[in-house]
Amino acid sequence: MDEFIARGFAATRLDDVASRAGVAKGTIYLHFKDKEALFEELIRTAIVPLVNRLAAGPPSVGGSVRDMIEGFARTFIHEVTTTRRGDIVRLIVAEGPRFPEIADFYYREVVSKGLAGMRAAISLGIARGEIQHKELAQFPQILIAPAMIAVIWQSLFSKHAPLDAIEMFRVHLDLIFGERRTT
Amino acid sequence: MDEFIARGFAATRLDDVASRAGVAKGTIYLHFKDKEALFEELIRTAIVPLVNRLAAGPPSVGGSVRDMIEGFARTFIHEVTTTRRGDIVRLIVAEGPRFPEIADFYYREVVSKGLAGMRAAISLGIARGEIQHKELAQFPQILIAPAMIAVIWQSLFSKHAPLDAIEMFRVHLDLIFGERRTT
Amino acid sequence: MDEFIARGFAATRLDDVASRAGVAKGTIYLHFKDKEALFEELIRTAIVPLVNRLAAGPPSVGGSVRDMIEGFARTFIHEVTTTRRGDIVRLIVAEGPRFPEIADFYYREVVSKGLAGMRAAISLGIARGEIQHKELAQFPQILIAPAMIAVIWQSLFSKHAPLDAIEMFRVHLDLIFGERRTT
Amino acid sequence: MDEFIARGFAATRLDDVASRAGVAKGTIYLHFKDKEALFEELIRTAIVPLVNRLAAGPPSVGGSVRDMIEGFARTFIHEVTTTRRGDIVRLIVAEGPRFPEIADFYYREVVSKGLAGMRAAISLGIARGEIQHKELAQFPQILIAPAMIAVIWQSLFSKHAPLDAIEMFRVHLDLIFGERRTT
DNA sequence: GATGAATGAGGCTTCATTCAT
DNA sequence: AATGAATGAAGCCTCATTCAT
Repeated sequence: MDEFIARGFAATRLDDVASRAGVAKGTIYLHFKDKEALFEELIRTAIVPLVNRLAAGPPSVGGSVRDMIEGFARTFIHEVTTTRRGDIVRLIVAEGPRFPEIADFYYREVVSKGLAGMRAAISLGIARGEIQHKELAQFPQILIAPAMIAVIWQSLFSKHAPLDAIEMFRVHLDLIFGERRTT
Repeated sequence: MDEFIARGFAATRLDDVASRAGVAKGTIYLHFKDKEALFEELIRTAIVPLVNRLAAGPPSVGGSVRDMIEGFARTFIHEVTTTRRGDIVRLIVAEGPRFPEIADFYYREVVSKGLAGMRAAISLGIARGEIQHKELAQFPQILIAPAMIAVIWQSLFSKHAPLDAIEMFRVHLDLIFGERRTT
Repeated sequence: MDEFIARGFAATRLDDVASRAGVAKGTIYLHFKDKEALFEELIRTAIVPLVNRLAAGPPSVGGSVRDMIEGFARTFIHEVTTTRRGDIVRLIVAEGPRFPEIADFYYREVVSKGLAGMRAAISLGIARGEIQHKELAQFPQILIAPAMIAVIWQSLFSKHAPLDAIEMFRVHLDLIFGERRTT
Repeated sequence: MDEFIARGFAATRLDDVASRAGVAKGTIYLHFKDKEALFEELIRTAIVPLVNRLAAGPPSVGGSVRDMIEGFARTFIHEVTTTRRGDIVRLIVAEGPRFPEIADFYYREVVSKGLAGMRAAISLGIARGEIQHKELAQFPQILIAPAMIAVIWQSLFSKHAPLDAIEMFRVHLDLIFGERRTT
């Protein structure tokens, strides 16, 4: 996975994958049909933790919807900036067009579930009066857009201009939930 | 450029590039040192129109700031969804880590300028009272985040769930400028 | 053996040999030094039945020489067309130049003995007046040539033009023994 | 061709083919799709001379049928023993089952034409009273069987027992045409 | 004795790069 | 300046062989 993240699919050599994995080149072929299968399975298994993150995400319905989303976003951003989860997302963006199955799988397992969760949270926020903009429910993508931008920013531009992703997301939530509260 | 967009840097063959360009393979080497130089120059020249877009962007100071931004965003989204400008952005995201120079160039020529423009527009909006959230000026990224998401969405997930980018951006502007107006 | 016949020496995989034999791949190396040794031993043991056929061939000295040869040829052709004995012969022809030891062994165990037997039978036929062409004793290969041709024909051209090997051989014997008799 | 003859298809290395041809390995792929295509085309082109031999074969209808066949056989045997035409035949026997197209092509271009020629010659011989055994017309294979055997013999057993192919064929013709004449 | 996972040498094939024309 | 045939390094993949269990 590290090799694929660092070089992309085509430029990754199985020699390097093997030696980093501490096995011989041929051993890879005992487990994966070819380089494509290896890549797809790695991405697939890398996506699972993302799913788990989401599944474990919106449990605390006790607090406000904003608390819930903010807590989730904080976890998400933390995960994405400290682990290489973010690079996996970037990798999917990069190789998706050439591996439609991966993009499909990612959509099915992560995106659609995540969006459904966001949509439910937004609806709840609207019902409780926390969110004024009713149309937001139609575009839950807006909710996580800054988090996604942050992921891409970190891997491309952080050396030019560091970005405080969590603070940015807080400001973004201010737009959505109106008055900012102490955090 | 079409070849690089469709396959990424490593998987693109100069054979295909040459035949699509209608020249012999060797001719490429009369103009570019090697494949990397070709790629970097192509991206570089592809970025120029984006810069021009930005430069031509904030002229009409006559209307409201929202009008200005909305007009700009409409042009941007139109550009990005109907031309392959969006794919170039995706390509930069994909190959950026392996071509830091490209990422640098893109940051310098597009991102920093675009952000500066956004920041100026936001400040103007705040000064005029159109924008309530003063902190938005610190994170102009939030302003274009949905447009970026739309770009990625189109190339990865549009077949699963089409996204009305312009409408999404309008909703997003509602969040920023408060009450929605007739558009 | 089936694998070697179907694919030839080089293209045969020990994986397939092992799984067809119902043992693990490593087990092969408990019995044979390497792939070559396996091949040579298999051919060697496959040749033995051919030798036995020959040994059991010319017992019935009661009848005419033609009866003897015809009986033998009938058995031979039957063997060769219904079992894969013929394919072994083809395999030897195919791999002989790269496995001179096999060709030598085959010559020693089958060809030379067979020719000697043929030569003896021909001499007997000449002595008894059944065979007119005395020079045939110098070229016993002529006697079995049609049978060999039939072997090759079956594996290469039978789908284009089926060949009645036994009938062909009978006609061949007519040439040698003169007038044809009821069969 | 020499490499394929010496080693068979599977064991032949394109490295060796290339260096013997005096080109680089990659050059092969400018002319042939892959190793199989190379092999098939080589065999195909090697078969053409055999066809030409046959076409040029039975011209002198002036003499007896035996003269015609004997002249043809002499040419054939000479070709086969002094050039590597014989090895090509052996190669077809060896690889035919794995390259059915080659076997088909060989049957179509050489075998069927050759047999037709033989059959015509035999019929002529019967009509002229030179050949007594009318049934021979049904099995023209018998006519060339010794020549084929000679081909195989030369490449496998000549070091054990040299074979005078031409003399053998003469004896064979004696069987067919009856009384032997001065040659 | 049997296993089968692991090895790594070796072969096929691709493709960026060169260069004689 | 343009060509495109030729090159050969490099990478994917196979499979004979080994060896710890």
